Amino acid sequence: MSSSARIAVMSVTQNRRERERAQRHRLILTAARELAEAEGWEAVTTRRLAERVEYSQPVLYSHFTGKDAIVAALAQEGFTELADLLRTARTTAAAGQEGDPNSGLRAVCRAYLHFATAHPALYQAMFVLPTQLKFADQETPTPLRAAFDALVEALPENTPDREARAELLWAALHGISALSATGRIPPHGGQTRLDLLIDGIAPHH
Amino acid sequence: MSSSARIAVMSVTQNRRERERAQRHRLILTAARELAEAEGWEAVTTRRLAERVEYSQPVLYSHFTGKDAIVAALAQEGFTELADLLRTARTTAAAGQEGDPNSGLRAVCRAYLHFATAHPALYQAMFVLPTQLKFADQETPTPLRAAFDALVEALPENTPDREARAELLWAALHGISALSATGRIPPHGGQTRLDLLIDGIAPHH
DNA sequence: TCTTTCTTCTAGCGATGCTAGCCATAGCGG
DNA sequence: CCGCTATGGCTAGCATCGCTAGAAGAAAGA
Repeated sequence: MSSSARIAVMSVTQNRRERERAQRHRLILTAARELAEAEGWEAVTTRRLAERVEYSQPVLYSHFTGKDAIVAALAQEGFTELADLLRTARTTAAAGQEGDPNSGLRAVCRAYLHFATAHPALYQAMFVLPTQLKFADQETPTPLRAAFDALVEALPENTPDREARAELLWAALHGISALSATGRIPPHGGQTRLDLLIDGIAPHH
Repeated sequence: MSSSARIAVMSVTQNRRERERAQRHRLILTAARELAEAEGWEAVTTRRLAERVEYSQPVLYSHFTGKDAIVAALAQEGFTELADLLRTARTTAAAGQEGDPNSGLRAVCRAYLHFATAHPALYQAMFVLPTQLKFADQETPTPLRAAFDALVEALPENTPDREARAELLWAALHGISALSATGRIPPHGGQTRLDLLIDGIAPHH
């Protein structure tokens, strides 16, 4: 009976261990993110990461199946952050100036571009690093779906081809982010590009 | 005197050697490209590449300063290929149906997207792999400049903000290519997206 | 034929992601 | 309070990576 009780209630020390484990889990993730953001992903090696969290390498593998899993987890978090940012950008913009019918769309675009330039390493983990996260249709991770939905809702509700337009919008935003992150597009003129994008994507012809 | 003659005319065997060297140069590049296209860039290691060209690894370093230089050279070639493709797409489309004012633009977009999906590894080398090619302003490699110009010329000559529009067009095309290459955008509906893009980017409001 | 020069290869270095197996410590039953 | 067990962490090592030094080879000239 005592054994079944142990299983049922989970001893208090076990409880504490689990909590510590969760803390270490977070520690690894934030360390990886900081390191990547500070010196780029090529500087994030398992050894340096282990040194940074003050444990040996194998403990990383008791939390994640491998390095890929770490960046995948970080990418997931990035998607939820982005989704939140886009949502609040839209709602706060909607509260503000009522005159511009595209103010929400513009705010969302700006928020997206700002996110990409403010956290380049995280953005890279989300969009360019090799990952085996399943996207598109079928079992899309919900955070990604949420981010996309935030983009869809930036377009007026009765927009024709609303989903396709949102996909195109996403593609354009990602293209701008990716090309300017690698210096393939001039940094100046971003405002003009954004105006053109909003003007082209908003449904009014 | 004979020594100066040697320097001046370059002995015939020296000439032959140089030719063979050039052949091997090409051999390395095409082998790398084939390997990357067949199994992805992570499969392109210096050892496998050396084995494939039937030489030892160090000969690679007598042709290129390192692995990065090989993918950079390939990327350069990719840009000239892409520029050619876009140019011919525009001119042949201009010869055809005169009714559609956007036929040239549409042909160029289609050519771009086709290039990206037909040679994913090459496209990756050009746009996503870490490279220290200098882009944007100041000493842009001419092939890249040529490709961008082809995109600019796909827009009518009197287009307002023609350059900025071309940059946005490029960003959108790249975004579509990148997101669909990693399965982040559904493969179906590409036609709708393309129509929306052309409609949005062409100057008519 | 001998020598010199240029080319190519073998072998190895440091660093990577990842793992097997030992060791210590913490928690349990008596 | 003590000894056993079992869990968690670490040391050490593997295979592979990009890259290079120095030996070995071949080809050219004397």
